[in-house]
Amino acid sequence: VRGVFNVLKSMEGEDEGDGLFSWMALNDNKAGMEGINREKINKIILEASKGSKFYENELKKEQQVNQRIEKMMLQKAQITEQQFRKAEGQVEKLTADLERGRDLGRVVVHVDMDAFYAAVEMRDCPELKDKPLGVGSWRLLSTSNYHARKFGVRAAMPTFIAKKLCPNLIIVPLNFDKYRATSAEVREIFAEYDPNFLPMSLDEAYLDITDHVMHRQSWPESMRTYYLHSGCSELKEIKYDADLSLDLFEDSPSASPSVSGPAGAVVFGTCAEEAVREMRFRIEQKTMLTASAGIAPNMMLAKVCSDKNKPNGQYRIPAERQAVMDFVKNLPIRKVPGIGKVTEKMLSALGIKTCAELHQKGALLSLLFSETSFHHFLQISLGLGSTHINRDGERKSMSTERTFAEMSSVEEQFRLCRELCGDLANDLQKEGLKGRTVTVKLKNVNFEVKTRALTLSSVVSTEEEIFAAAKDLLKAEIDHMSPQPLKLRLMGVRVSGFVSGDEKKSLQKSIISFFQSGRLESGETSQHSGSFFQKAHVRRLRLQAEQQESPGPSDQAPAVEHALLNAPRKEYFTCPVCFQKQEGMDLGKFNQHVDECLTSVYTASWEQDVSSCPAQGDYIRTEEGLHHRQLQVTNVDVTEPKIGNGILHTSMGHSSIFAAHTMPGLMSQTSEGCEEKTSRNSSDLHKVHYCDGGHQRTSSSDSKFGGVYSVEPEGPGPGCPALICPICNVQQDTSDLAIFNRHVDICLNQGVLQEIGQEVVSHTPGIPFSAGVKCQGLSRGAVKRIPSVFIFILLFIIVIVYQLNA
DNA sequence: GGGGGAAGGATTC
DNA sequence: TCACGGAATCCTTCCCCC
Repeated sequence: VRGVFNVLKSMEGEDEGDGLFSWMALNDNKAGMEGINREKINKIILEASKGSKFYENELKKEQQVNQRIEKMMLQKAQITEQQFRKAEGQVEKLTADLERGRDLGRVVVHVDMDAFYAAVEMRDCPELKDKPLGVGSWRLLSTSNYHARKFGVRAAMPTFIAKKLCPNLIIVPLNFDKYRATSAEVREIFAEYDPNFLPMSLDEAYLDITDHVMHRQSWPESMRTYYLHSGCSELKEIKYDADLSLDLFEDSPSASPSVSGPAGAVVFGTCAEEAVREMRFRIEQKTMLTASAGIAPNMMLAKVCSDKNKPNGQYRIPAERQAVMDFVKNLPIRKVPGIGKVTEKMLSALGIKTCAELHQKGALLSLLFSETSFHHFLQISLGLGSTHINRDGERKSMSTERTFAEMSSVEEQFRLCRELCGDLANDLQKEGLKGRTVTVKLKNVNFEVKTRALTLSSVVSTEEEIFAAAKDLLKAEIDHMSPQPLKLRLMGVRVSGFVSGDEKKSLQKSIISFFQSGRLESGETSQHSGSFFQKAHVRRLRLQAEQQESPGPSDQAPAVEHALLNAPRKEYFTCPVCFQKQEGMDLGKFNQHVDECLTSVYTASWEQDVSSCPAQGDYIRTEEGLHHRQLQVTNVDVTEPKIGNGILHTSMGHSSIFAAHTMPGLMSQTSEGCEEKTSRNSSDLHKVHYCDGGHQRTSSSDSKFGGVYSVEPEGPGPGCPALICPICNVQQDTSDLAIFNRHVDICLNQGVLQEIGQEVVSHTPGIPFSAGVKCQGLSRGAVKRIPSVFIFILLFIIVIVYQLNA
């Protein structure tokens, strides 16, 4: 081993203690690993690892980081005095800005269960209590208990290395059902202190107990009194202390309350620390497991604090600037969440090991790192973090991946790929997600990871859809390696680029906004929507100018913009329900019209054949196609959002409503009635016909976009099959796909209208929506079951349409 | 040349 | 035992379009 070190040392020119030794070394940044024999442990780890593919890859990764550091040092050497002075000024200014925004008013708590999986196993099998324990598989450990940690055994360690470190280690397989059940019990308690707590995993959560502590001040003692374990009579008379915690952790501090009442009654105080102590006490009473907690003015600090007195302890940073700065001063950067071994190593190369040093070298960091990274570092150095626990963060991707023994067979690889797509499709469908980007992740037997992504023109969520993209990506990699086989040890599939909640709700909100328009402030309108609308409009004008026969658009566009931006207004609205142009109406009247339209469509159409609905007109096909219909409120020849006070404002918040104005190739409407637009890439296009009050309207649409059941160059010819609406299930008396399309759209929109109706009714009791709405031939329940049947029918129609085209 | 999006890799827990 | 995960997000780079 020493020989290996020496070779590496000479190769890398680094001091002992750095280089691969530290790169591969045990990460002892974990509670329960203090005072262990690092040197001995690291030798064992290195000896067990060396020569393996994993080790080779780690070596490669470390060299890459070293190269990054070298590059950074070169950059550093080139910094001039002047640049540095300027950076110092900027850092000073930014620091002052950040200081001004410092919020010490929240009481944020981070609670972390101690060695959770291992603790659950020890609780359920007390004979394990005094033995070193690893929970996981024979390949990799998920976690270990504190006995095992003394041997250097820790989470994410390969089991064979753990066994070398601790030959007596007992391995217990994971049992997620048990952990989930226990976690649910703990979360019930969390919810009593903060109903909106943010779970990070089964064993970890952030809580904002500001309100709880405030209310707690006036609580009588009886509301702050809890009793020792009622289910265990033998514990009743035992003085509350480590006795209760089953000695899971030796020498651990306990959650001992400040006051012990008679007969096992425990009274807690009113301050934040007492509240958290009480919470931990209750967790322990309920689950027989201990938790540690950190209390601080923000999430970053709370997280660091929860580790401070682990296990079974808590730590609080008072809500004072000086207390925060004192705490942060000597805090090793590696303790900060978000700083891992790469960042640690890079900062270490600059002589930064603590948060105080992070601040001292702020100017340097601003010159060497990206703005994002630098801002992050500066915030850490000032002890700043998020004071708002964001519970509404939307998921950005979903993936599944699997590691396996070497796989070289192409057939097997495609089979696995499909399997993963199936698993992922199930997961996506559980959350009702659809995404546009499919990514395949491949790790070869040398541990080299590659990802290949494909962004589609429409959203996907089913196994077939995902696999269609994933198999192409996989095939490309197989072909790339050919004639060598692609030797894999891991494959994963990810879907991202979800249709955002905003987009999903845009239609709903935009229509609701009609009902609520009076509540919106005009100030809000101009603030949010003005620039967007103007840009969208200007862009549309540019497109129009480009298509006119007049001289080059680049020359003309500014003039056209100017002329049109300053043209007298001629306003009208297109009703999003009946699609009729409404001229000469003020907002009040227009809203009234929409109300009436909605009411009539809503009450009539669900009880009658939807094909008889009078709604006619335009609609925008979106990439989401059938899944996200969008109604259009068209504002023509108006250059500012002023007319939209109330109505347009809300729509502006959801730009997709105006997608047609901004997306070349999609239809836009003018006051003249109809126009034809062509895409830049006309080869991809099919014309889609629309009818508007008897005028034929032609627009271009990317065939891959939402035209699922309408893609046809010139409409169906004679002899085409009867068209049955997949929503209302009624045969349509037309062979014109455009008319058929419109019918289906109306049917689809009614589902949305139904929801909106309900929402609006709840806000606006006076609006007479029908309570018993239903689609002809389908019960309300059946309407909700439509999607799976619907997809099959649509696929069937697509096949027919394409065959007709062919 | 800049903005924005896509792709791929890096990083973290 | 026979040999280093899975999931998600962030960051950087590249490329296209205006």
